[in-house]
Amino acid sequence: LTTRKPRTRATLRDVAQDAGVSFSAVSKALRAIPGVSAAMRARVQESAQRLGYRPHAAARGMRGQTFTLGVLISDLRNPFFSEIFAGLDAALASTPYQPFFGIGGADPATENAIVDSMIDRQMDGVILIGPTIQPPDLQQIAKEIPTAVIGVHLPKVGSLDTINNDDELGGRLVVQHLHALGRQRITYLTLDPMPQKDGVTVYRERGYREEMQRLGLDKHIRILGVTSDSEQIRHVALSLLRSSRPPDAIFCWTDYVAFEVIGAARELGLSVPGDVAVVGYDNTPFCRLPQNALTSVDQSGRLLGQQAGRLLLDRIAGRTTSQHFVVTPTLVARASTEVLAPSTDGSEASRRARSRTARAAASVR
Amino acid sequence: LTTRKPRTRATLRDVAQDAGVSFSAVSKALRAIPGVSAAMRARVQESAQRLGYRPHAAARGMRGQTFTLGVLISDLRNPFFSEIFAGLDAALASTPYQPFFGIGGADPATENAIVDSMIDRQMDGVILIGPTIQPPDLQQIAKEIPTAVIGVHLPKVGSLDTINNDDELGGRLVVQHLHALGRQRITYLTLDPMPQKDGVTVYRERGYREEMQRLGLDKHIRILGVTSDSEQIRHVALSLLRSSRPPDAIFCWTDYVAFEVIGAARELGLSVPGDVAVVGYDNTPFCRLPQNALTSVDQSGRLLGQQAGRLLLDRIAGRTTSQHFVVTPTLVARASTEVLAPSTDGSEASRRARSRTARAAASVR
DNA sequence: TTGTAGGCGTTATCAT
DNA sequence: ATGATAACGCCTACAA
Repeated sequence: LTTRKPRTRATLRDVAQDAGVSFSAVSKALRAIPGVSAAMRARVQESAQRLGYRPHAAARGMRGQTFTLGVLISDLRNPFFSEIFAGLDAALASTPYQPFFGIGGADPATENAIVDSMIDRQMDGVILIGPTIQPPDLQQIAKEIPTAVIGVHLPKVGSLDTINNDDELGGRLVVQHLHALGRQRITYLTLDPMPQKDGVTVYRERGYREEMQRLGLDKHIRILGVTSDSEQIRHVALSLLRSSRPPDAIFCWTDYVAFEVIGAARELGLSVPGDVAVVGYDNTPFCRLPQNALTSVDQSGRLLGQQAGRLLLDRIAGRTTSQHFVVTPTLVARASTEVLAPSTDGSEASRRARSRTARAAASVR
Repeated sequence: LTTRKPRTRATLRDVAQDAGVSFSAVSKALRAIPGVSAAMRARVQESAQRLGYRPHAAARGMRGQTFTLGVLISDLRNPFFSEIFAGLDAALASTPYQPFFGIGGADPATENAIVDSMIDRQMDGVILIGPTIQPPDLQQIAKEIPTAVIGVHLPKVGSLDTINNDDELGGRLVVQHLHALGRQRITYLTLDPMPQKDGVTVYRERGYREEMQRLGLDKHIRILGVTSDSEQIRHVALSLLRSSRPPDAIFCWTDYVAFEVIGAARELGLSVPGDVAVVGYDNTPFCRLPQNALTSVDQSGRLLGQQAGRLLLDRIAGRTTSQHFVVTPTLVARASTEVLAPSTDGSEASRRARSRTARAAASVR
């Protein structure tokens, strides 16, 4: 049980008086800056401790850093975010930086306003997760504040860092997996309207499209758009499944869309994967549940978050060249695409697809 | 398509120079404070606009408000939070206040540290959602910063505002519903270790316990603890369902626990609700999906969030007496407790339980 | 109605 | 190694 010590909002001057030294000495001592004796440091720290001194962030902000990072989340619905957070948290542990999260409405205007408010507050850097803000504006932001972007592919842009999984490969993996199981009429459900032309769904679509062509399934290529509204997704799924020539597999741009599709299939009395196979993306926790048993692409959100944190700190520390980090995704097969033998230990009836055990490896372009 | 205007970080002085007036006139003009001519205000605003002036938050923070609110989220897993956010967002729209979110590890030490970092940053107020921070520390926090707490029942505490649904009634509603359907061996799955003795799960448990007694089901009272780890939940659910005398209904403290229970039942080849009925809490979006069709208690997160925002703004504006807001929950019946006739319009096979149509009404104690 | 003088708590620079 | 001093940008008196 921790107990809060009643904090008195002591200032540097208070500590200085208590320790009997000048306040500028305190400033140096507390930041462990060279040019201060060990004895003084000890005395000062003792006083600071006892008085419950904490630096005044606004005052700091006037002179330099605030040790505050802003993280923009566009789509709160997507539980994938919590994995990214875990990685970010790990990257920031044992640093003085504190992340604060702004939640956007998945439209550029709102998101721009939130980023502005982060800049106004003199945050030291921002991480944008799946923003709908367009590349020109992203570059503009990067001019004003160190910026890392997750979920937009901008390998050519030099002013900011990007962190992504290889979405094109992800799309390919899904088609390969389904094709190996004998599926042909594979439909892709993408996000529409698209947040950006360099966004992840576009790359997934490209991987899907090219792999379909490579496997000679050109004529089965079919792409439908869904929003993030669950009723709308359900309606699209229902009409797709009820159409005269329904697909035998549906690849969904993210897991929660796939859950809706499974729901729609069930509503129509169709069997998954008997009548239709379903694949998601992100491998979020609910994929594991037997009622979903959703085959999904794991893009190691934890690693994405961690790298975003690291790259941002690097950049704040002075790096000016840009880095573009790409993680290799893995397909996790579950019963929504093939019926698997129950595993012996009684745990989850799923396993990593053998043929693609490539661990989430990283490459820096 | 919005385009960012290249911001030059102009200061009050820059605007003053540009407009040919003193900088204090600018300060007043921009904040629409009486004592400034309309002509000047117009001139100043024009200049400010053109120069892309934005107030420097740190400098403001040194003198007074930062117009920043801190929101502490303890359990990121719970999608219920996104509803709360929607309400908060509504309450804050058209105010100059910007919320920033800190994410805690569901332990008091981390959460205290995050709140400290909010105080350090001179935020104007904090909203704590389901904190594990204990009441004494909560009161300590409230002494330092205007505070609103969601998800902890502290009707006696005068220094902060609380916003809750009536969890005890929620527990009762569930037992009544199940009893009316002929269930008797109703087990409650609570969160363990408990975040606090005044936390929501404790109140739900009390409602459960008292209603069970009232209905003469004393001997069927059974309470088990689960953590927030999905594997652990699954194991508890499996062993409960496999026990010699399994329950005929399981009431889960929150929806995602219920989803695990449904998964466990399915894993064992049991029918829901045939062999066991399942009820959740929060009525999160995935309850609706046919593969879950989860009966759940709706506590109107949107309203909770909106009230939290309003009460906090009130308090920042000067109110010193405390308010404790309680929302009446509603039970939403779905197929996890009773088999419902498919609705005619083809939409969700569920409906509000007729007998308890009490809309989410509010009362201030 | 407008302008001027402090001061908020830091950090950085410059003397000692 | 230590201490004094000048910013940083804004807001609130108070003076013109």
